[in-house]
Amino acid sequence: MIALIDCNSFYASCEQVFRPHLWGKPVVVLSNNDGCVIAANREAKALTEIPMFEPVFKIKEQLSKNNVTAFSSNYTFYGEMSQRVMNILHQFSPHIEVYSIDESFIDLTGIISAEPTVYAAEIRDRIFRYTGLPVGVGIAKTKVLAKVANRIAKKFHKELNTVYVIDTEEKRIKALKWLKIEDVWGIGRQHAKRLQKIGVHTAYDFTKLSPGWVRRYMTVVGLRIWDELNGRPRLGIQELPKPKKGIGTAKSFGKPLEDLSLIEEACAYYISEVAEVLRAQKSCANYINVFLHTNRFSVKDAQYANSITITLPVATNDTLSLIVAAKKALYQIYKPGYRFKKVGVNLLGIIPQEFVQGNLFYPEKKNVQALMDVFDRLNYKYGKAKVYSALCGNRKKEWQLIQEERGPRYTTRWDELAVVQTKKQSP
DNA sequence: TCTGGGGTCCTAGGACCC
DNA sequence: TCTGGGGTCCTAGGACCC
Repeated sequence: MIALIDCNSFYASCEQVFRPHLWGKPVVVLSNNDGCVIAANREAKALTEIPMFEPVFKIKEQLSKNNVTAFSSNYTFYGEMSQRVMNILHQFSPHIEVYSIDESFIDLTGIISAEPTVYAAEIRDRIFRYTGLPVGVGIAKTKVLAKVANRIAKKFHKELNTVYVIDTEEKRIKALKWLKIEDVWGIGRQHAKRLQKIGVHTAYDFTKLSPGWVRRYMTVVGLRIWDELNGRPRLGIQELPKPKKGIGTAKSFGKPLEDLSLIEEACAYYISEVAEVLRAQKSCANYINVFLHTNRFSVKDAQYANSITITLPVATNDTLSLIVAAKKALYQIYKPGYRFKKVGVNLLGIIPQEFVQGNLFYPEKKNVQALMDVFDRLNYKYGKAKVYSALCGNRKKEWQLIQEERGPRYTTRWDELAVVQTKKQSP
């Protein structure tokens, strides 16, 4: 059996943990630049139709009318809370796949002696007791079915206490007949549309299709889902995270930019971020990709978007030479006269640093690794971007994110710890 | 005025090899 | 007149996830 543990409205729940006055109140969390709603807790969802990814400016009134508290996203904080949850899960099984920031699969084969429902409840309770975060637990024979069980656990949380186990054929059929096809994990908008056209409306209908049809129109990916829904495991627990194939970052500017020199600075800054990740996994990149585009939602602005991938003479993880390469790439795609909204960089062709092939015509730079090591240690010790290349400029305010409502980083900064208020003693 | 960011996997088709 | 057969590697694009 496999269990899927998934935190409820994770970001919103994190924001509530250290703020008792918000318990039971509607809370939403906004994307970068406070642009869209990316998480809403149960109270916020119940209040009103707040569609996920709805631009904030369209529902601003609705939010304030209903006293919904909105937070800018605070990823440092969420990442650390996630770590706590995952650590607790290790107490329940040695085989765990951390699937995303807020959910994990754990393999229960040979582990549970108790009733699965009792075990699931214990997982839920311990996580809540240690972290204050509510979770749902679904247990079934395959990962896709565990997802289904988890969905049921959350949907009928009042009756089921947020845990559900699919352990009989009857329960499986009943669950699949209930689940709409577009809600099946791995079936997105496009496939759902095509399936509905041929009369497939529930997960159950889907399991009755011929494997040949599924293979033909949905590739082997669809076929795996089909098998898993039918109770045949096809997706294993991926315990060790695979090394990343690409590392990238891209962020919208706080306001549109025309000036190449400002875009260059943002680009250089993003390179510093991804190069740090690259070094942390002891790898080097062979290619670098840079892209740039205007605001596609704007009707009045002229639109332009371009992207370029260049091959580096030698695979590297040196921030300084990566910045130089990225700037060269940027010059090739930048066009004056447009209002740009976003620049992004990707490091590709990632290989372990000990496999780097030298280049006869580009002699190795001396002491680069040592320099980067000093960068990383200083920034680790004294905080993000304490030391950086001058190419990142000093005008960050011009392009950086807007985050007006970010809460304290309760768990990672001494100066932002939660304060417990005590009554003043009268003299 | 204001619309997120970071990923994975699969396939088809082109370019190339002997 | 007749123009093969068996491969690999790479990339763009599409679909999906949180």
